Amino acid sequence: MLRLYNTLTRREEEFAPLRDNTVRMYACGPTVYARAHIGNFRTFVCVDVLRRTLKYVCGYLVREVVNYTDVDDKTIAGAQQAGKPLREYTEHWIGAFRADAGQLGLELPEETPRATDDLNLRAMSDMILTLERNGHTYRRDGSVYFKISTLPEYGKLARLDHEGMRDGARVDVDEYSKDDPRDFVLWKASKPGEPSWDFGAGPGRPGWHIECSAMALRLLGEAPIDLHAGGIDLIFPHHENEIAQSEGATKREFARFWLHVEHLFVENEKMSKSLGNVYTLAEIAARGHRASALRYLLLSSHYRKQLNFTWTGMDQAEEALRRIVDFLARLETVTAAGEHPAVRQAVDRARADFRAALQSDLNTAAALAAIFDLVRDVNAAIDARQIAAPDAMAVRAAIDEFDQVLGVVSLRQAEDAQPPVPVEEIERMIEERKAARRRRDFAAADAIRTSLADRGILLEDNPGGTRWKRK
RNA sequence: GGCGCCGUCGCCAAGUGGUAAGGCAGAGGUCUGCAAAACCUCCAUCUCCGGUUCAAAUCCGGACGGCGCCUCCA
Repeated sequence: MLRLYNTLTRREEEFAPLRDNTVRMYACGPTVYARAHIGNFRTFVCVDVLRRTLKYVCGYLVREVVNYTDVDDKTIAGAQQAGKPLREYTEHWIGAFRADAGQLGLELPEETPRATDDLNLRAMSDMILTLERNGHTYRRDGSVYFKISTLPEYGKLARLDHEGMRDGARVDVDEYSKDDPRDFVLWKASKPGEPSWDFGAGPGRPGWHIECSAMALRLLGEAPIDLHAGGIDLIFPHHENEIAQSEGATKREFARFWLHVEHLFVENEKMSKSLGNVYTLAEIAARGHRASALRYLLLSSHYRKQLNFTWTGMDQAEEALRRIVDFLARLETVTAAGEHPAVRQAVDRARADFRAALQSDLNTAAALAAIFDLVRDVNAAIDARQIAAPDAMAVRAAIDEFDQVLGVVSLRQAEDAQPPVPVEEIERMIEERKAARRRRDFAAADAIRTSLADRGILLEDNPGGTRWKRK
C-alpha cells in the first residue's frame, strides 16, 4: 500500500484512488514565458516518479492533467516585447518545455491543456458564474473577486492564522480595490493592449488561480479528485485559492491528497535571477553534463527535503549512474548455463526493498540503495562465476522494472547510443587496436585508446573482448 | 510578529525507539601487457547540553547553526 504525505493533514496517509482503480491527478505546470529552470524540473521529475509509481508499482491507471499557463502578466509582456501574438509566443516556450521534458524522460501526461483554449476559458467563466450564484464573489471595475470571508474553511491547506498574520506580513497595498487585502481576483477586467475574452464573466482575462480549478474539474470529472501536486511555494496562495474556488463552486471537497515538492537550491542559495544562479537544462548540458545525471541527482534525495544543486553533486551523479550502466553491460557477458538460487534471492530481496521504499512516501534514495545492493551482490557472483545466463536475465528484468519507475537508466542508455564519435569509426579503431595488441605493439594500442579518450570514448578490455562507452 | 522545516562519514544521502543503508571520493590488496571495470578489506555513533527509557541519531526541553512560507515564484 502506498503511503503519501498529505499537506492537507500534515501526515503520511495510505493512498488509493476513490473510483475505478484510476488515479485522477492534477499537477500545476509551467508558465510558458521562458525556458523552465532545473528547480521547476525538480518538481516535474518528482511528480513523474509519483505517476510512474502509481502505474508500475501500485498497478493503478493514471489520468494526469498538467496545465500550461499561457496567459498572465509575464506571458503578455513577453509577447508584446517579441512583437508576436500571445498564442504564438507561448507556443514557442511550450515547445522548449516539451523538449526539455523529453530529455529528462518525463512521461507525457494524459492531458496538457492550455489556459487560453476556448473550452477552458468557458469552463473558467462557468465556474465564476457559479461562484457568483453561490455568493462568493463581488465585482469591481469590471473585475470579479473572490470574497474569502464567505468561506470559513479558507486557509485550511496553508494553515493560515487569521488573526496572527498582520505584523510583518507584507500585504499587497496597491490592490486598493479589494474589500479585504487577501481577496483574490478571479477574472481581470480587460485593459487596452491586453488580450481579452468573454465567455460570460465579462470581457477580460483569467486571474492566476481559476484556470487550475476549472481545468482540473473539466478534465478529471467530479470532485474530489484524488491528488493534486506542485511545488511547495504553491501551497499559498495558489493552492489555497484553488480550493476556495473549487469548493465554493461545487460545495464538495476539491482534492483528497495534496503533495508538495520542496525547493531546489543552487550552491546553498535560493535560485534567483539577481544571483545569476538560475540554470536551465541547456546550461547543464553546456557544462558537459547529461540530462540523465540531473534526473538521477534529483532522485537521490527525498522530495520533501530541500536539495542543494552543486556541480560536484552532478559529477557524483554521473559516476553513480555509470556504475549501474557498466553493470548492465557486464551482465551481457554472462553465458553459462544453469541456475543459482543465491542470485534469485538477491533479486527477490531487491524487488521487495525497492517496492517498500517507493511505497514509503516515494523514498527514491532508499530505492536506489536497493539497486546498488543488487549490483554489488551480482557483480560478486559474476567474479565468482556463481551466476548463469537465466539468472542474469532475471537480474536484468528486475532492473528494467525498477527503471520503469526511476526512468534514469534507459535515459542514460539512450544518450550513450549517440556517442560523440560515429559508431563505425569506434569499431574500426577497436579492430586496429586489437591487431596492434596481437602483435604486442602496446604503444600503438595505447595511442588508439588515448586518442579515442580525448574524443570522449573510453575503451575497456574485458575477457570477452573490448567494450566502448561514452566518457 | 505568526506558522513551519532542517542539522547523520571529506562530499551526497537513507534511517525517526532496539544498537548507523546506499552512492561519490580516499587507502591497501586481487585481477590486468598497461589501463579500465569488478571484487575483498579499511574508512561515522549521528551539531552541542540536559532529560525520559532496560534501550535514543530517532521521544521531550534548551542552546547553537542553516533554511522556508506569510508577496510573483516549482
